[in-house]
Amino acid sequence: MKFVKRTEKCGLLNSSKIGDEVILNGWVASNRNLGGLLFIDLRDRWGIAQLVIEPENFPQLAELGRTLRSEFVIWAKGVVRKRESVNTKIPTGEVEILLTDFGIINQSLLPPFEISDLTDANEELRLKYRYLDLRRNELQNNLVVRNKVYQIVHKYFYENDFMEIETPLLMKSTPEGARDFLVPSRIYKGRFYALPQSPQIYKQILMVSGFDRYIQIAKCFRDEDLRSDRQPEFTQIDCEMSFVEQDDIISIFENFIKVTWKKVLNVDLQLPFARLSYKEAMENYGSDKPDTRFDIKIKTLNTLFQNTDFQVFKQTLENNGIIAGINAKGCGNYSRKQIDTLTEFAKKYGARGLAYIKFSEGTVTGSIAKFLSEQEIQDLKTTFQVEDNDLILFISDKWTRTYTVLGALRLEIARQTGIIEQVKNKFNFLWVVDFPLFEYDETEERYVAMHHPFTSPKIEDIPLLDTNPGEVRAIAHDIVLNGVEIGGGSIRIHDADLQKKMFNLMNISEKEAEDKFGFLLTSLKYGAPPHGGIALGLDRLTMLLIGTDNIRDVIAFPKTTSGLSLMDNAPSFVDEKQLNELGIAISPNSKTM
RNA sequence: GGGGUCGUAGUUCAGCUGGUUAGAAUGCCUGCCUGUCACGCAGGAGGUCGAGAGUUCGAGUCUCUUCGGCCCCGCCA
Repeated sequence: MKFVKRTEKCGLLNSSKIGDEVILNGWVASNRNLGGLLFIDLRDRWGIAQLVIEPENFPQLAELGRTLRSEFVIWAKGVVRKRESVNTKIPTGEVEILLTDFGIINQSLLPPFEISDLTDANEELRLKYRYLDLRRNELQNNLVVRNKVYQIVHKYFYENDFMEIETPLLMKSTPEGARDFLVPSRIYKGRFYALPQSPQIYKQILMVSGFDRYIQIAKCFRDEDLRSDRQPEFTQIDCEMSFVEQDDIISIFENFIKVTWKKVLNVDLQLPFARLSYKEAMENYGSDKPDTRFDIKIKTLNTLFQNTDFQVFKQTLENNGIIAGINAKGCGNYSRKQIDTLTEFAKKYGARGLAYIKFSEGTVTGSIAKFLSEQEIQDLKTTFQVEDNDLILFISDKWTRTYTVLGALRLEIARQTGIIEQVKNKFNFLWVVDFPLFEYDETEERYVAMHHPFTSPKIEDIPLLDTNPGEVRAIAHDIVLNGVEIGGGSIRIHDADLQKKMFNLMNISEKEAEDKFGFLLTSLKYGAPPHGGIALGLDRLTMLLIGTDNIRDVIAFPKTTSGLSLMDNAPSFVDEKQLNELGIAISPNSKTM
């Protein structure tokens, strides 16, 4: 299959080439045979060019042209000329190539779906034939944006004196955090490497080594269940800096985001981004990654209901819980069925029930209307700035659950009322800071690190470590865009004794800490500088830049939500011989089909 | 681990309370056509109804099991 090498790219042809003889290479996107005239759309990475065959003058070309089918690969030689009828829909629409010669380089089977912008083939099929799906404009563009982000990262951080350093993919398995992917060692049977959940420990050690400013576009692996925005392997823009405070990290990354948004979208962002404490974020938006593009806010109502006769609320107050609510504006006409659906929605997030009142044509109705005093109703009207046809939703439960459920309801109401659609072009960046250092794990009955075990407590909270660990705040920072967490980091502990104390508080024994993290603890004793960093999710960043909510749209070869690769059928069984070499036997009952 | 939803020509879908030969659009194939660009016109081919079992005189339709896609809860420092 000989081919004649191109002199031009299809998508870059324009009227400046008129009169030139050119050679193109590409895929047949479509062909239109008008009998006395044949048109062929030829596609490459840069776009589409129209080829013309005139059977009257080139009968043998026409004969070959009639055998062309979609996705055949061809070379085509001809002269660029102005079209008789211009196509304004494509960049090359002013010109066409009158063919003087061409050849078929490779044929193609009939593709299982049409390679076009309009394709509506389902994702399962598109994932199986990923190489065909990737020929489509949309996915090509997504990877173009992703590539732009790579280039901006390399340039921006290089110019700011960061060093790119690769860290191992085969590392030691560590407890805490996500489940590791394990890689068996052949040489040391029974031992395993782990794929990194992130290069966290290595980058801290690089700080001890004196590299001062590290950046890496790093692959990370977490063996947990997937979602539309989560893949088992994903990419982080991973950073660590020495001799810095939180504000230094924040400012470097705010500016990185600003540069990226300017270069990719030509959007000017205002710096600095807003900052919310974890407490503010939870109590106002019911989330540690609040979507602040719209105004619905949660109101805490413990004071308002301090003298309530409503037993459910009364009990919540007695149990030191929280009563809070949101105003679903304009939803006062919701039917019983719609409210039931909202209740079911709330229950998914752990709510035991959903109380509500409706304000409609001057009357107050709803599940708890009859339990409320006139004064309470007046106060609610003021608190929520109630207008006619508003719906107030109440949750009363423990602090976290109350706010989390209302946070979910807040987003659901915004979706149902079309508010999300209205604000979809806004970019509301913000930082969430002052996270709790620990959260209490009910099942394990111990404190676990909210961020990770190397996060430094706020200096002024260190005394609380001994008295009330749950109250200690971390020097941690998450960056959030439109309700999506796009990155997070912290100032790390650079003192071996404090680090030991942290493990201690998390009920990790001295022996285990030494066994699992000893190398880090030891390194901290050899002159560790104060350091901290952050990692941004490159996949999610790209998703937000192109406006998709499907992470598979920004990854060339993604897995399904059940962790399968439909193109190559990974994971797969392996030969008995391979297992023997590794000293691994599969237990009889654990084998899946 | 749990919940929801979907699976029918190559593709996207329709198929009612179970009832003749499972339809449409598009794609594909053949022929005609000199300015198309979602070309047009005429004709044609194309189905293990995801798989397995069951109920029934009869199953695309009902039941159970199972496989797979998507979405969500748990999980994901």
